[in-house]
Order: sequence, then structure tokens, then C-alpha cells
Amino acid sequence: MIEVAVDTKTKILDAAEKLFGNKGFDATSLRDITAGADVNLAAVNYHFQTKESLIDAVIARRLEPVNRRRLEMLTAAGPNATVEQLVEAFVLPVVQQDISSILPMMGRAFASPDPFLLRIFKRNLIPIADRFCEAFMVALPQLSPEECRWRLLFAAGSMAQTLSWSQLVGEITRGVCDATDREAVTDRLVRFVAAGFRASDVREGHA
Amino acid sequence: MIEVAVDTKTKILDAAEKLFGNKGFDATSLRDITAGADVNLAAVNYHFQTKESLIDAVIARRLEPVNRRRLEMLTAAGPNATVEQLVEAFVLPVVQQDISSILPMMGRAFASPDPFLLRIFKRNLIPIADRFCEAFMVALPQLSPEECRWRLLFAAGSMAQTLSWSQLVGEITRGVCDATDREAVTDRLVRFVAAGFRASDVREGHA
DNA sequence: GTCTATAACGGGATAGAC
DNA sequence: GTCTATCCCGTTATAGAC
Repeated sequence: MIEVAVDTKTKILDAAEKLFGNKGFDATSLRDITAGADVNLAAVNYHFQTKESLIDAVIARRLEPVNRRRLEMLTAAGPNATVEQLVEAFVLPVVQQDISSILPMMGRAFASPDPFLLRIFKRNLIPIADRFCEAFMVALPQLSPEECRWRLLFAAGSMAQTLSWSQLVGEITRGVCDATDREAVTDRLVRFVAAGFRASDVREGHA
Repeated sequence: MIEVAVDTKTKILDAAEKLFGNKGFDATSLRDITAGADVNLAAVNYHFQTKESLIDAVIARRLEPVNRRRLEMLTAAGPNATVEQLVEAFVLPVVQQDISSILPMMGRAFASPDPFLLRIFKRNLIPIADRFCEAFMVALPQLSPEECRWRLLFAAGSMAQTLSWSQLVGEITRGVCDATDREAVTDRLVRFVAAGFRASDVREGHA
């Protein structure tokens, strides 16, 4: 493991990512970031102008490769893809980030009411959602387009919440669950979501 | 519809709830709240001491009846409850709030990294999760306790995210989905989650 | 490109009159 | 219980020397 010299811009992005992940965007001040990056306070404004564009840069740095990978996996799965393969193409690239500190941040950004964050997510996620809905409609032809969209939302919710809670699941579940084995968690998530997608489109009688 | 005089404390709670739901906790200042409630700035400190305990009060006012209703429905479903009945007991009381502005707020509070909000949720939700896990284990005896906990987390994630996005689904899905018919959305959500709970506990071979 | 110093502002909370 | 006025702090962002 060789530590190479990193430029100021990258040091800021790294520190910001970590802090945003741990404390959220609002609770993290530029002073926190520059202290963590061991750079001067003014450097962040020099390189990123405003806090908002710093947030944008932090998210884009991770989300763009994720979405590239998602589309790669979607294409690789081909037109006869199984539901599991599609769910994996949606979920795996997010979970397999090499920097785990980004995961809670991405999960949380999903849920933010901030119109600025909303713009970022609409820009980055709506095209992806379109592509995946098409693919799910092929794999599950009996699904209406509306139901398909809803299920993708539910799936994204499960994933996002799991990510944003990843550091807390032990505490929340009284130690029963452990999120450190990310592969196992992903496997559980994929199975849950795939089964949800396969649910009957009409309401079954119950009780 | 008769407007009765409300006391200052309730006016503050109502205004805070609305603003927290629309803008989030951080972005809402006490000045926003007192302006919206048409009360004096100092009144909030007089009645609630700090902003944090105001947040606590706002959440508790809605969450406590929800959890009471959840346990009622759980009890009413009895020991032979179906998976759908259990999921409904978990989801319906949240969705059927008479004040829709609270829904995004509750969904979002789920995802917050704030240790203060975390405390609130651990206090309010862990006992509920315990009770529901017991019930799901009865309805699905082949499920391991760990898998059961994970699935409850996934389910909570779907629900929370759906709530926090409820005002945006139209925009996000290019108009394909409409969240205003809450009953229909709940129905879709229950079906998705129940199917996820029923998924096989072991990984099937795929591709 | 990097630093120090500071401007300009908005926030939560409080003192004290009424 | 309710008000006005204010304190005090941390924040983002910038000006200007190096």
C-alpha cells in the first residue's frame, strides 16, 4: 500500500466524501472538510467555488462510474435476462463501491428534500430508471408500465435505506444482523427485491 | 369545517411539522416556524426549550399513535396471521396519517445521520421491530431470525423511501406514477413487500 | 496556488419589560 | 404567557498579501 501524493482538489473530495457520509451535508462545514483534508479553508472555494458545487462534484465522482457499470451489466445480461440479473445490474454497482464511506451518503442523498440535491438525482437517475424499466418489462411482460415503475421505486428504496443504515444495522437489530459482509447483504437484498418484482400484479384474496 | 382557536403550543407544532416536511429539519429555522405559526420567536423556546426537543415533540405526536395502531392491528391479526396482514399492520398505520405533510418528514427522518434523530428512532422503532419480527417468524417459520430482520429492514426502506418521495414520484417517473391515490400505492407496496418476505431463504441458481 | 484575516450573514438562545 | 431587543456563535464566502 503506497501513499502517493494527492493534489489538493482530490484531498478535498476525499475528506468531504467521508464527512458527508458520516454526518450529512448540512452538519458538515467547510471548516470540517478543510481540517480533515489538511488544506486551507480558502482552497475549497478556489477549487469548487461553492459548497453546493463541491457536493455535486463529490456525488458525480461516484455516481457516474456506478451508472456506467449498471448499463454495462444491463447490456451484458442481454434481452433474455432474468429478473435476478436485472436486479443485480441495478444494485451491485452501487454496493461494490471501493470506498464504503460513500454508501450512507448516497442512500441519504436519495431522501433529501433539498431542491439542489433533487436536481442532481433527477439528472443522474431518471435516464437509468428508464432503461431499467424497459428491461424489466421485457423480463416480466405481464407487468403494467405503472406497476413496473412503482416496483423500481420500492426496490430503490430498499437499497437506499439499507445503504444509509449500513453502519447502524447491528445496533438497530440488537446484534442479530451484521452489515460488514456486504456480499451476503447484497445477496439477501437481491432475493427480496427480485421476489417483489415477481409478485402477482393483481391483488390476491387474503384472510 | 370550523376553525377553532388553537393554543400557541399546537400552532407551533403544526407549523413546524409542515415546514420540516417540506424543507427538512436543518433548512427550517425557528424563525420560519414562528412566522408560519404566527407566534412570537421566543414562544418556541418558552414552550419547547430547544429546537431539538421541538423536533422530538413533532415526531412523537405522530409516531406514537402510529405505533399504537400497529400493535392493535398486530394483535387483531392473531397468531395465524397471513404475511399480507402483518405487512399491512406495519405499513397501513403509517400511510393512513390524516396529515400528509408528515409523511415525507417521517421517511426522511429515517435516513438522517443525526445522532439525535437516531436516538428518537431507536426509542420508537426497535420495540416495534421486535414485535413484528416475532410475528413474521411465526407466519414464515422457515425464515432464520437474521433473514427475518433483514427483510424487515428492506420493507421499512421501501416504505420510508416511498413516503419521502411521495410528492416527487410524478416527476421522477415522467408522469407514469401518481402517488395521490394513497390506497392504491399502499396496495402495491404491500404486495411487493409480502412477496419479498415470502422469497426463498436460500439462493437459487441463476443463469 | 496557497495562505491569513475578515467581511457579511443567519442561526439558536436568552434577558427582562410587560 | 407573550413580547422586543440583543447576545453570541458558527457559517459561507471573499479580499488581498505572498
